[in-house]
Amino acid sequence: MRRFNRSLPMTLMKARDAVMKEFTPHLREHGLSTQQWRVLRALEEDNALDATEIAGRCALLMPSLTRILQNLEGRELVSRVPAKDDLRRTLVSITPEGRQLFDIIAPLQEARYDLITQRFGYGKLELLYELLDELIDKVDEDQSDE
Amino acid sequence: MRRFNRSLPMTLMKARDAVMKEFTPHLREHGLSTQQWRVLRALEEDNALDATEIAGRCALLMPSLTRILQNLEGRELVSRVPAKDDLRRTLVSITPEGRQLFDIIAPLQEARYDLITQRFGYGKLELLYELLDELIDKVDEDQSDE
DNA sequence: GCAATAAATATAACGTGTTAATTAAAAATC
DNA sequence: GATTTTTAATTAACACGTTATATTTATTGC
Repeated sequence: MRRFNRSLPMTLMKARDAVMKEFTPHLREHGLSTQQWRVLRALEEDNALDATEIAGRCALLMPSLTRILQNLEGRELVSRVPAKDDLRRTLVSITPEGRQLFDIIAPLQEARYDLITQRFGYGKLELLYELLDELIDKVDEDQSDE
Repeated sequence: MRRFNRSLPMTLMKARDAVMKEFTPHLREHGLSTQQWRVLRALEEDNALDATEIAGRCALLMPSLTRILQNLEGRELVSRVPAKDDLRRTLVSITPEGRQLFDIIAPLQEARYDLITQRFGYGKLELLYELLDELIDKVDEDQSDE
């Protein structure tokens, strides 16, 4: 049996933890989870998205997103309105308060990225992205032979 | 602002999801979560570990592990006995039933790894491990300058 | 030896991950 | 145009992630 420390999922998880480690506390200071932050980022980039679109961009499942949006709406960081042309859809927007919070946190995130880029090296980071994208792509192919 | 699809944590998470995607259902068929499976794997490799050691090897926090061990003990897949020389510690062992379940699932996991290795390439997989280990290492260094 | 401190584990509380089931609106079928 | 089928979002239920707190046993310092 392959040794336990050669587990790809665990290595990926640890890498993610290491990358996030010094950033998450900044979020907590403002009462945000990493998932809530992902949603705010997505809305800051493109406002007025429906829930399904947000779930896709943020890699969240709908039940999680429902709770996250309820939470953020309660704190008036986002607002929701039913889409006029399709009442099943809800269009979500970031509020001025949400944008204000985003503007406080975003520079901290950028600083973290800069530090990681500097320590790990730009070239290696690009290579890592390439490998991960290729891994995701190849592994996600039709699995009918399994 | 960096584009949202160039988020390292999200890319790492998606890679992990892609790798696990076709394996998790096998676990679910036997009522196991991925975390419960990690614990069984660790105990199959080295039996009679204390909780702190398991938490370290499985990258789990103690509160999560407590619940997991209670669950696995209730299903008689592991057993717990206080350590004779230190009553604070609990030594956890995999039971014959646990080992039996392990033996059913382990080949499925190996098959999954083989498929990924074949699709992605052995060399690239090794390179990816190296990069991830180095990323974890460099990013975990003393962060006093941040 | 005994009080203070540290360490191992457990509990509490809240948010998220995940699968299944539900509700309401739109689209498709007839 | 009424019925069936799809789709978007929510709810339910249970396990995990995370921080803080509590409990019990070892260890340290006096």
